[in-house]
Amino acid sequence: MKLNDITIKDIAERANVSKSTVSRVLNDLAIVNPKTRETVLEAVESLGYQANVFARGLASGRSMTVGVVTQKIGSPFYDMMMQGVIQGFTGTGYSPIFVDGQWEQNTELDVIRTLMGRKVDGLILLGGDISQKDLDDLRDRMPTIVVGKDVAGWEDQCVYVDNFSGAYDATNHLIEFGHREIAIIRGIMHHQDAIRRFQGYAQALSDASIDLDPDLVLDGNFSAQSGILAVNSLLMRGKSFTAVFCANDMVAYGARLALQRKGIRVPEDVSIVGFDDQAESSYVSPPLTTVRQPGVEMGVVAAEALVKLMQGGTCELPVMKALLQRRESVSRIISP
Amino acid sequence: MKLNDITIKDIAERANVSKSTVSRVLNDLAIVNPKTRETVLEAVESLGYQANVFARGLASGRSMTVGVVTQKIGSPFYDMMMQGVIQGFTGTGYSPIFVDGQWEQNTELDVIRTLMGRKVDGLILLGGDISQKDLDDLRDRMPTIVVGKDVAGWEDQCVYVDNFSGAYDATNHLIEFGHREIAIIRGIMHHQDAIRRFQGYAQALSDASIDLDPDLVLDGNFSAQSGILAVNSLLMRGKSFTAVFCANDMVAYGARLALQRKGIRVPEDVSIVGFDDQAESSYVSPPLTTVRQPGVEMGVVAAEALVKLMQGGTCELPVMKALLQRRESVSRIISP
DNA sequence: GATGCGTCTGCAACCGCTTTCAACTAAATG
DNA sequence: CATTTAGTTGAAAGCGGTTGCAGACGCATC
Repeated sequence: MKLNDITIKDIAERANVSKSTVSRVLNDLAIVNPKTRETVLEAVESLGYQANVFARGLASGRSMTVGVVTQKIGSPFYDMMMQGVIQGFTGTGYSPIFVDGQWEQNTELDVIRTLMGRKVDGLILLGGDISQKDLDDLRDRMPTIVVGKDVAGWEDQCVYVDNFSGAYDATNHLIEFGHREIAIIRGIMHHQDAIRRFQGYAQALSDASIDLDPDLVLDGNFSAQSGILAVNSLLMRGKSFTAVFCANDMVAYGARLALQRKGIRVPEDVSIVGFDDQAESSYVSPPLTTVRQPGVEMGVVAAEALVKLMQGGTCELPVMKALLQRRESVSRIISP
Repeated sequence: MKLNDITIKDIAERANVSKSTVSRVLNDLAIVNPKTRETVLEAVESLGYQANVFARGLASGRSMTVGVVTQKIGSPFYDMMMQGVIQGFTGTGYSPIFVDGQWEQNTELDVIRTLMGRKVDGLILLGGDISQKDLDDLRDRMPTIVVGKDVAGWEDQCVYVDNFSGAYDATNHLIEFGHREIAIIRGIMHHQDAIRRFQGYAQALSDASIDLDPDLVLDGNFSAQSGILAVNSLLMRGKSFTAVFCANDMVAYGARLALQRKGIRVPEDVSIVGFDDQAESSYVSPPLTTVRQPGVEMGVVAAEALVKLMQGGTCELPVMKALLQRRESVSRIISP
């Protein structure tokens, strides 16, 4: 570990060249005599030189940092994406700087402003609530990738999973196992994910000629607590159901607990499926059948795409597949 | 949302003063005529001026960013601390930039170097493995706070929880409930936390005049999988035990699952206690008795302390208490 | 009225790097 | 041998702030 009070000038002197030349070999954006180049590199090495980012940023206008707006550090799915983003940027020379939008539109705009103040070269938005207009404005201003939701007109700057088909598959799985009274605990309904998942659920029912029973549709907010509340209200209303499709895994945990508290067994009496496949879901009791979102990959893909974008290229982003993980929280209904 | 191609010069012209004056009111480090001040502020406001961090950084030497080294984004406990850190810095003018050490000493040194290259004004290390010597070096170079472990000689730059007494309390809780054959699944034993927790466990046993049975001491690595493995090996050896104290909650989940697979009920047949109290633990089955680490608070405290440190002050850091959360994974042993 | 002393402000020199532009060298061409 | 030409290089002008220093001004003091 070395401290760096060494500037480009020191290198220049040491290598007997001008600052310009040093800068050139460091950024190799012009032809430099291989021998000179060697000398400079040696000087850099032996002095342990590291360029001052401020000076570089000021002069070049590029900061080599990118802003990443997450919604809630500590939320399993967003954390996976963050991991992916970090992974995707390692070795590219860009450093991500993370800020938290706290699921709040104004906070989000604020932190983006801060980020722009820090002159980030690009932006990755993980989820988020800001309006299409603001989004469009943003895109005009700097390379931006949105992760975890699809935005109209942003086809090539968006990486998201196909929530619809994920939910469809999950619901269909329940149907195939003989379930017909399938409740759903939805997420926050102004979130796109929540809407798409609900649509997938509805479509699967409809395709199986099962009427969607509004009494089986509960609203939640992606928290375990909301899963508990939803199940309790379902139970209180005396509504009969054999399965619950949950907005995400946390909700599923809550739902399972609420059921157990009433002496209802999972999956013997009621089946449950979640969404996300967070790390714990393989180990809870019973191991949770859920839809796996490839969070880490999404992060990686987003980072790589942004790098391309920042370098003036374009990119084509795949729609990520959400895959059903069959575990043990769903059981077959024996038709009477 | 406004773009900022506006420089201090624009403000100066608009307000009919010199750049210096603008700079002065912006940093208020000299007396400026209230009226002039007002004019400048107005200009700033109406033009939506935001200082260029590079220019400022270059000129002043301060970057107003701090580096935060975490070990693994996505790991519940570290995430909590990150949240806390973000929270602690909001409104201070400093932005944290997060990097991931990946639980790897060399990676960790690398990322710290990167951070120093970015001229961070201070450093927060969440956990980490780097040697005391490197740590001491680091401290000489810049304000540093270590979170999640206690380092000799760093009493006032360390925020950590009392793992020993947390583990002691947890073990003691089991003992009070009549358990005498208490297994432990330890963490990675070159981690301080793991060591301290084991010591707490051992002490509690000893204070209750229970001999520590080496056969009941299993090694794990903080993962759910290692919990499964440990329990299986315990079972295979036919060792009798009525309780398991786990290195953390993930291990506890794994342990619970492994027991269930063998038809052993928790808590009726075997009691379990974890460590961390991650979000899911209240909702798993049975809700997990565990030791709560105040991760968020630790992050906040660390951030606040670092700010003080960077401003040339000193700080006194409290040892955080780890509190036992009694839930339902521990049952009383009816003495025969 | 000259002097002294705060108060407030502008000038200009950096901070360390990038980047244009011109210049210089040596080899290639006519 | 004069003239291109391509390959290299250095000087210098910024980039947008901060900050030491000197100067201008108003006012009390002598």
